[in-house]
Amino acid sequence: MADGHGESLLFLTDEQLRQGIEAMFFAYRGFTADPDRILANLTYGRAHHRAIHFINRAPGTTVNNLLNILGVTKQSLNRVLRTLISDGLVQSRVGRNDKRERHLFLTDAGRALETQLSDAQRARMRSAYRAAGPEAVAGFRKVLEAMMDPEMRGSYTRLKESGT
Amino acid sequence: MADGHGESLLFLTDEQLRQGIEAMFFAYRGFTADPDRILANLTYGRAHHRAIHFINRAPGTTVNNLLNILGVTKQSLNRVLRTLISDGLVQSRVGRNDKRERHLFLTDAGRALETQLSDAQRARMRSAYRAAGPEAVAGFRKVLEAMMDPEMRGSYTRLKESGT
DNA sequence: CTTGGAATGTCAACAACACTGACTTACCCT
DNA sequence: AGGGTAAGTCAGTGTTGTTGACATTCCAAG
Repeated sequence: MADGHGESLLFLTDEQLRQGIEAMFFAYRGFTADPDRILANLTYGRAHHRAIHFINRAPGTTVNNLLNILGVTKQSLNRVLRTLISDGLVQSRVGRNDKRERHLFLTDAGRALETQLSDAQRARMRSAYRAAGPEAVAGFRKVLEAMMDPEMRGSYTRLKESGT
Repeated sequence: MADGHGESLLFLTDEQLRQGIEAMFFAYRGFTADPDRILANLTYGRAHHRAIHFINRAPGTTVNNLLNILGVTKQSLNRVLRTLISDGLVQSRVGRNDKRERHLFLTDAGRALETQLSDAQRARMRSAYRAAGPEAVAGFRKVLEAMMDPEMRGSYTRLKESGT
């Protein structure tokens, strides 16, 4: 039905898709489990982790930019940022060109927590990657990219390219 | 690219792992976006979706079994089940062998909602699978399985095998 | 120079979803 | 009869998300 060649389309059956859905569900639980354990002892939650992750990833990012990446309301992000700033993990600097904007940076303490969190998360990722092998990892990335909403794929690609 | 000792290990660099982490984050957002939109108009949330999904997947499952799969407290699950039962989407039957147990089933209305939700989710999954191709899908599944906690991998495998 | 709009921040109220802890009811099994 | 299991419930709490309303600051266009 698709392109007519003899390749089996069995991987597109409802049963295969359902298994993929369940795999995403269970895997995401594992994906967040280690950082969640660390954060549980700190009054922080997943939202704080996400903010810290992306501020570390793109230092000096504006609040608005972070808002678009995280996909939450400014009120929700602001609550998180306020605690991170008052706890001395994040620094907010008024923009030079546009003084309305606030540019966000991790402090040394913030970077220390970021390292702790991402070390834990990367350890699981590394072990999964190693167990699955490079070809599987390439396929993993390919499917995930195809699953994103287009705007999110844009944010993702921009981050990816700025990192190399 | 491949070094003298066989496979390149470049896919295990911190930068590659970080990209994988961000891919998981953005893809999971897409993964839940379509069902979330449907549920938003119905007083229901993601927790209801998960309960409906797994009751449909394993009809007659007990509350305890569902608890283990979902990894939440019974109070949290009970709140969700109570609304689903009183709204006539789920039916709870006292066990025949063990009358302490409650076996859970979807009603016709429950099945209708399940179909609506999983059609939406499968559509995105199917489009991602089709775009990525069968080999990528195999790798995707392999990495996700390796990322799960062992107990979750057990639940996942049991469900997977009961479905074929 | 005034004014409109953008970016940010703040306050208040609320809902969904998770948690802990304590307790009850019903039941199985030894 | 008693111990342990399955389920349900009540009360309290915390994180994260939402709307809506409003203030401040500032750039830029008229």
